Amino acid sequence: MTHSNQKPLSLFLGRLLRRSELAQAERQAVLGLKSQVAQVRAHRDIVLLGDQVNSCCLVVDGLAARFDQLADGRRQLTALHIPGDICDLQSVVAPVASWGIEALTTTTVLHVPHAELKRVASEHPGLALAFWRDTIADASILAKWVVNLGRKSAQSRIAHLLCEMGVRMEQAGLGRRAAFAFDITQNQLADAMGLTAVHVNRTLQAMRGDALVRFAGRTVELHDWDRLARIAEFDPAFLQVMRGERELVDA
Amino acid sequence: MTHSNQKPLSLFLGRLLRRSELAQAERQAVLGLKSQVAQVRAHRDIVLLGDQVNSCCLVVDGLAARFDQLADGRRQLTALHIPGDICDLQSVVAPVASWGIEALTTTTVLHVPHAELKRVASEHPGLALAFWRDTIADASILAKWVVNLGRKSAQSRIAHLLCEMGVRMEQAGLGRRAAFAFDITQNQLADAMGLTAVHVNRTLQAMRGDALVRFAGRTVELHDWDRLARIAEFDPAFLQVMRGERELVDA
DNA sequence: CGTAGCTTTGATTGTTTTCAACACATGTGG
DNA sequence: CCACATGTGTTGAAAACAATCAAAGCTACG
Repeated sequence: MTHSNQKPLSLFLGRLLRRSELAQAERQAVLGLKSQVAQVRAHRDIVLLGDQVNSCCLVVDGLAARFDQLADGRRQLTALHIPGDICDLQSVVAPVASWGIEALTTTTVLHVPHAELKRVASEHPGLALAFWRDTIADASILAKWVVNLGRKSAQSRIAHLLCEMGVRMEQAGLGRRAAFAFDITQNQLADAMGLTAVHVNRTLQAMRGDALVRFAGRTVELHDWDRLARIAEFDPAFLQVMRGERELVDA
Repeated sequence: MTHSNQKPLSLFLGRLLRRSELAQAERQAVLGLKSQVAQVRAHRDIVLLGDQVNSCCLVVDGLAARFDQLADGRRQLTALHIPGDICDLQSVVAPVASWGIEALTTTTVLHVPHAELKRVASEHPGLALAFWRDTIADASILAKWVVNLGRKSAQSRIAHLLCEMGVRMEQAGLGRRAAFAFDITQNQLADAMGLTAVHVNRTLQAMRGDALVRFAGRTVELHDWDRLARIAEFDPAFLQVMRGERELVDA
């Protein structure tokens, strides 16, 4: 059933507010978006590669990933999405998907129809701008991934991803950067980093032995943030969050 | 001096029209953008890494690239830009650059002030949408680069880039996909593909011996498009051009 | 408690990098 | 017009990094 889901939508609103200032009416428009909840089990595809979609996926709980796939079935993840993220906001204006979306863990998503998003964007130009900015933030991460895949060692890549996720989780209010929920298999990690699962395994072992990282249950702990950031050459600027004025919302 | 440069701007308008329908008034607004011409010699940086900019770079002639850089100076290109492209449209709403722009060949650029772009975007919501779509098209290429860097061999990567550039040049009316101007050094190619110049050299030799590619002066010739596309697993869908309805402009 | 998926291990192979050197073209100033 | 510097393309040998293949433990879940 399609109806208003204020609590999950306030997560998304929070994400928008980290990068754009929105008037009260605009905030209400976001919270009033009609949408539909769904649960997806781990390892299932939420959007199939090449699907034509008419709604966006807002992650409410869990972890999702955008991916592309080669002819032989090998996958490359192109983005990780945490609660509050819309995985495919770009599909609103470019509905021919050349990607797929996969649930990495059991994930709750909100399907928000394109029609709803188009409506609020045209009624509130400030929202159109905020959506544009949101897309740009995703693209900025994508550009950083290109650098990591193109020029960094396995260890540096993994370190960078961990730093990225730590800061994002912290910003989203979902944990501390030094310890946060990150329930990902080494296979999935390999698909994100352009490596094999075996090599990810050995690299993680080395990092663990070096007291840099520990996966504990569904959580990851970063024991030495500074050293990890140095190995990763991590500079959070690319995450494009407005400093200071992080207004939070209580819906 | 800042003034109207209709001819170069019509290149950009053409690019917008390949993905968005624009009313007459919106087209005129684009052509009327105030801007400033500049020439940059090959290998010079147009925008320094981390610069705060207040204008966008529209490529009029030549070849430019967006890049990021590691601490040791090694570069990774994250996008190639041909005439008609705006290298950093995203900077309009995210002016803190976490990237640089480099002239690969001697390049003519048009500096279009953010203020101008913001003005036309707010006066014409259709343009704001077209800008968003343009950003998304760039991001879609970026996602494809992630896949190439993460999961493909040197030869497949290079083949994919050549196919991508061929189709883009053809769409922009700047050549045929099988033969187009591409005046890039093997060093620059290496920076784009996440390889070393030495390995690019050897890979190109193999492809040349295989009658796939030939660099002749400042142009490249793709002698067997189908085979090249197969090696690259190239599917042009990610370039997100509206099929058929490619309206052209005469300014 | 059995099973499927995940992590770990070892041995081997293959791709790509690194380092060093040389050939070749291009453009510049004397 | 030549001498020279610089950047670009090319080659070879060695080393490093990551992939591949195969198999064995481990864990979580039904």
